[in-house]
Amino acid sequence: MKKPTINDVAFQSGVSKRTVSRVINGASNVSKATRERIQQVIDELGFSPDKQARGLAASRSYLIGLVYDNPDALYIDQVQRGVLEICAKQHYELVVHPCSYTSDDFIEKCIQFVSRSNIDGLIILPPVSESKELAAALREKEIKYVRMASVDLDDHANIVVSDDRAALSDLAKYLVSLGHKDIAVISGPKRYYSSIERLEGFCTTLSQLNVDVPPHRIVEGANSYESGIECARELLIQTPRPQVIFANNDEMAAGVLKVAHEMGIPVPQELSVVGFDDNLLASRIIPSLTTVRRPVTSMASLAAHKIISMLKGKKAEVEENYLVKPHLIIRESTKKS
Amino acid sequence: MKKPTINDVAFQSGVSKRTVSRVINGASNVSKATRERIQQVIDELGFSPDKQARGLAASRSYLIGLVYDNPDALYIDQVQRGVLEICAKQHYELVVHPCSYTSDDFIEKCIQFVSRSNIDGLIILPPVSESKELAAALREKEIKYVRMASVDLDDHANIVVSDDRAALSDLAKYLVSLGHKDIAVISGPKRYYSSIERLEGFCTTLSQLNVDVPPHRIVEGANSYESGIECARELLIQTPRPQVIFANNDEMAAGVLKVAHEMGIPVPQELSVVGFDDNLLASRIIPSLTTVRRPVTSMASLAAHKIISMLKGKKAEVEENYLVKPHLIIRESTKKS
DNA sequence: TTGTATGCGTTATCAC
DNA sequence: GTGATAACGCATACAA
Repeated sequence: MKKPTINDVAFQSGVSKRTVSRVINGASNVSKATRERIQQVIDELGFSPDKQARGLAASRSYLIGLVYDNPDALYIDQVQRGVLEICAKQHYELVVHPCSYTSDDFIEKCIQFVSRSNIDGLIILPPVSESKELAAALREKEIKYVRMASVDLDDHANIVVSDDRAALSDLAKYLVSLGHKDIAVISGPKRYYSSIERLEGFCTTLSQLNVDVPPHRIVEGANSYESGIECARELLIQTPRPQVIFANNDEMAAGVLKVAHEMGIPVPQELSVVGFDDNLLASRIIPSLTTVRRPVTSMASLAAHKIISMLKGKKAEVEENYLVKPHLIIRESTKKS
Repeated sequence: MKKPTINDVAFQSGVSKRTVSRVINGASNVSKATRERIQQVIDELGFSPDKQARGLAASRSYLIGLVYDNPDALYIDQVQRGVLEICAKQHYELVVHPCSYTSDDFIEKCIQFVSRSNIDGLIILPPVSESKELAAALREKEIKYVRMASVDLDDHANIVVSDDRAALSDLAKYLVSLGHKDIAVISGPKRYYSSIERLEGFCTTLSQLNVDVPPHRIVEGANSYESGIECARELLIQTPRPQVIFANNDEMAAGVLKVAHEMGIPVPQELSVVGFDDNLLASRIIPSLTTVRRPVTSMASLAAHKIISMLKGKKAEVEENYLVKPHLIIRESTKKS
């Protein structure tokens, strides 16, 4: 009742294990007859090659690592599902590795993680994915990786980018089409490329439409609910009040709604609010939130597809396909001026 | 510049690799002198044993699997962090495996998952953890597992239980202390033990306090936001209206708030609302939600601790410790009658 | 097209 | 206490 091995298959089909190995790995130089015979025995026995032995012999583990540092939990879940859908088909498994992006030794820790478990390749989520240093270290160690990011900051083979700039441009057009002229922004931390991309994509298009966002209408948040509250207070005590606040994520937008509620400012009647992410909150909160949704799951599938292709040496195949565009979700928190 | 192996260590320290192996695995029969010498070489070389080779030889993978079916994403994230904290210390890795609890072959898939990757042990989350069939199958295959659940339905070595019944009893006392006498419930699906536990824990204590919950005040939801909306409508058109609605999770409680808002019923002035989970929503929504919080991360750590202890053969050590108690989080959505 | 022999890095069985 | 040597299950250079 033990797990059948390649030897069992070889014995049952009356060939050498070398030939069985060829069938397992889809080598071409096996006669159709023997291939079919062996395949049948494999099916009968329910044989599947042992990952560890296989890995040891070929120095691969069939393990893909997922590196992240505390983005919104929903984001991670969507990513995992996207990645796993592809992994399952290709007989890879997913090993998760949260890390502390801000700590000094996080790069070292990631490398250790890879070498400890012989991880074949890495998928890296934002904001960790923005680290040049990590990418450089991985390259040096010849560790394959794919980054998920909001900016095109690597070879197209090694990255999946969501075009936040374009999405924010769309948002700007939408808000102007509603008649708004006085627009404020709670940006993300400026040390993140993603924050800059969104801010610039937004403001650039606005100014093309002759809407200016003066400096006092732009405050920098920390992407947390609490910082959303702080920044909202800062903006909403200004006279005149802005007509619109765009926050870099839904968490902060929720903070804006909270403050507006406290100050008795009706949303969207006197203030329109927009977030980014379309997380769980966005549709549940009252009023529900107009926001921007990235196609996270399909981005993750794409990333998995790319990394596995790289592992199989089909690099060229996936080089072109790397860009996805988020889209606007219009709900109750925005209204004509 | 290659990764050092046990042979390198053996050569450098002038002993056989068998002895090095003894040191690595903390065997007792090595003289203190040689042990220290070898340890020093290990440190110098930065040697760490290869998981694959180790696994192949000892038939262990140092991989722990996490099985779940789509609970709230935040829950999964908390679990992963709790588990990984322990895993990291013990040099285990975590492999995630979402599955479809309702599909016929999910048990088979789980078993395959374990055998494909030589997973050493499984941590199973609710609601999958409530499956007797899965547990039975794992036992038969002698696969180690720990279930996380709301009901004590296995050997204490194999389970971590949150005492939802006790927590709901506390909630009942709290609501009665506020002076409420007309209380309604949106339960979870009755096919889940957890739903039953919460419902019974709640109603039993209420009736001990002379508060009765008549059948028409109890409706069965599906734990989703949408079903929360439906059930809330059903309850809130009744005359007289209930003073309190307890929903089996925060998602459904959010649905209740939505309906109350639509119907112009002020919360908590005319209706108190309580959820369960303390998910992200609970603190962000307006009014913020009184709810029950399970110590998910520490439950997960405990589960990881238990499974690793089992793998190391220290079963007895962790048998007693299995029960944790959720506690009430009082926020804005409840008020004296 | 198929088979033989060797190695991957560890643990485990013995004997010394 | 310590050390040869054989597994573990597979992949792969090299033959045939």
